[in-house]
Amino acid sequence: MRLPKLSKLELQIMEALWSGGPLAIREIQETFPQKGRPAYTTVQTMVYRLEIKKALRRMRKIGNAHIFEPLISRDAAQRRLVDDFLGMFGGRMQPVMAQLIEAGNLTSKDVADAEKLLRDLSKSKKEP
Amino acid sequence: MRLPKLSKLELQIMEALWSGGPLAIREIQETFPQKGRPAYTTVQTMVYRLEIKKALRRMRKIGNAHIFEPLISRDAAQRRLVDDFLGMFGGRMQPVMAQLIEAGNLTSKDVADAEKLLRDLSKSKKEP
DNA sequence: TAGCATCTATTACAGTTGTAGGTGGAACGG
DNA sequence: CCGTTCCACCTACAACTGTAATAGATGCTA
Repeated sequence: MRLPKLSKLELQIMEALWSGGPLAIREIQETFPQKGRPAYTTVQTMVYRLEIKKALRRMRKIGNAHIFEPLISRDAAQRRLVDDFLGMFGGRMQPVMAQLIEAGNLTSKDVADAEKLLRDLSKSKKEP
Repeated sequence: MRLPKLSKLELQIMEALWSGGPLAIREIQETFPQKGRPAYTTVQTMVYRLEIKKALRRMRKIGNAHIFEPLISRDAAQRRLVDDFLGMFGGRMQPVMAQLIEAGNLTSKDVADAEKLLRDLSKSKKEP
């Protein structure tokens, strides 16, 4: 898999690495809120699985602890996530947007930002 | 579970019921494109599981075949889907929108529709 | 250097999802 | 009535996900 599918927990672990630089397992674990924080070995298992999926790798060692770094970018992972998500709606955007708005998840600012981004994109296509 | 989590295949089955009215298992199966159509018993298994999840129910019988109808609305199911999806992004809309747009999944029409919907919603809140 | 703390590595297990085979009974066509 | 077809039901199973325990290695501290 060039772009492995990541589960929610796996995503959270990757997020720690994306935003916190190379980390040891203990450090990753501690990025979770105390309340409901998974056990050290749970994080460990997930990290090992992410390693098998080639989503991250052991970068170096400090003491006897391995330090991990991401191998896939946040953007790539999120792209994959969005694609899968759209697949669930048969690729039709309309119900997705409607749902986002009705659920109150989408504010006018979000829409304005989207508009601007769209404009910028189409501009850069026309005038490269 | 008031709003059970539905997987992709389960969604597709519900979709058949939502858009095609009450159906028998064979009919549901035949809504899948020939290419890659799941086996009859595969659909059957999923339908039974959806029954357990109270997402659908046996409505009546024709011959010896059961006819199923949805118990949860498309809207409710999609809402749940969207919520879970946002959960993966930590609830932050911005990267989601950016991803949708950059992937070219979001057209200006989609954004325009979104705008209109937003306007309509805020209006109906102000003037109920 | 002895011991405690910390990691690594291995193993286990339950729930969900997708996939489907087998067995037996019901219905329909002649 | 009899065979063929279709369906219901049960069972199985592998991959993936979340959860964690256990055992053994290693390193730091007194």
